[in-house]
Amino acid sequence: MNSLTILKERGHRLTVARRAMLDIFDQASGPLSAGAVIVGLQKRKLTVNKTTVYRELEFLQQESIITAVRLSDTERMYERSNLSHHHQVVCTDCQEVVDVDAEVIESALEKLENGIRRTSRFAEIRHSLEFFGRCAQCAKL
Amino acid sequence: MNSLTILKERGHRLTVARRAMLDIFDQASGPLSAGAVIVGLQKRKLTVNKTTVYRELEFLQQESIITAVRLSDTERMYERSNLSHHHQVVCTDCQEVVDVDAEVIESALEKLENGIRRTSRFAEIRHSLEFFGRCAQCAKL
DNA sequence: ATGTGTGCAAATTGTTTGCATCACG
DNA sequence: CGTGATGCAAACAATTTGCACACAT
Repeated sequence: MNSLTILKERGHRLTVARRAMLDIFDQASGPLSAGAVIVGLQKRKLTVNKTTVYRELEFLQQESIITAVRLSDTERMYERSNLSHHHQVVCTDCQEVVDVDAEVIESALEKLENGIRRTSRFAEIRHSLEFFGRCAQCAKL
Repeated sequence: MNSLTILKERGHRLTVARRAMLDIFDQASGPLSAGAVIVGLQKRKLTVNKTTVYRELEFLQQESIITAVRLSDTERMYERSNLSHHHQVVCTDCQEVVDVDAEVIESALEKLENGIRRTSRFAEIRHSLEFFGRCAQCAKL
């Protein structure tokens, strides 16, 4: 069941901006910042105020449609949350993002989280793991 | 050899603000934001402009004295980089930070980085791993 | 003395808020 | 028609920049 239907069932309106943003996230090859979403909207000849974009990002996040990822130091980025939990490498020069197959360590991380839960008494533990480096292109320069 | 001496040998000046900031990072129990550093300076009766603090943070980072850690969505945080590579849990409610003994997965991460280097041709790969949850205190509320 | 480091004010960037208006269902 | 969604302007917070001046070496 697609997120459009989900949102409708939850009693939310399917506005032009909302549909477009969902579509933009579906088409995106990687995480998007608020700015990137606005550019995407402009490409579709849609004039959507940045306030609306920020509010919609917040909304979609609360509805668990998108998830925030900590890739940039200066702006927040979001991606569709359906995709199974994964990790990425970010080029520190050109910001290119490539997915990493980190399944091997997922189980190790899970065990670690259980350990933390026991020893530190923290609850609802999640993790954030990203890799940074220089892509082949930028490493040449 | 302490960082003061290192900086001197590299031909940098040891100003009051610089000494104080190094000391503040040494005394700190965890990562500090620019704001936290300013507060620390005020406690020492030192009036240091925020511009200077930001420039000094940038400088110390370039000199590899401190390292940026991605713990907050809204501000950058830094900690001394000498401490061997480690990870932490951040309480999503009160921001409390606790270190995590993640040595068990360090080797797994290293192997993964090598894999990324081979397959994606990224170079100089580093990683950032943090855990988020609710501390015992906040979980009660 | 001289060039690195500093202060101040103002600009920038990313994000949030108040309030009036609009339009989806 | 009524409430959730939107636009606009303005506020905010963190960080950055230009330029004149100061101080460590």
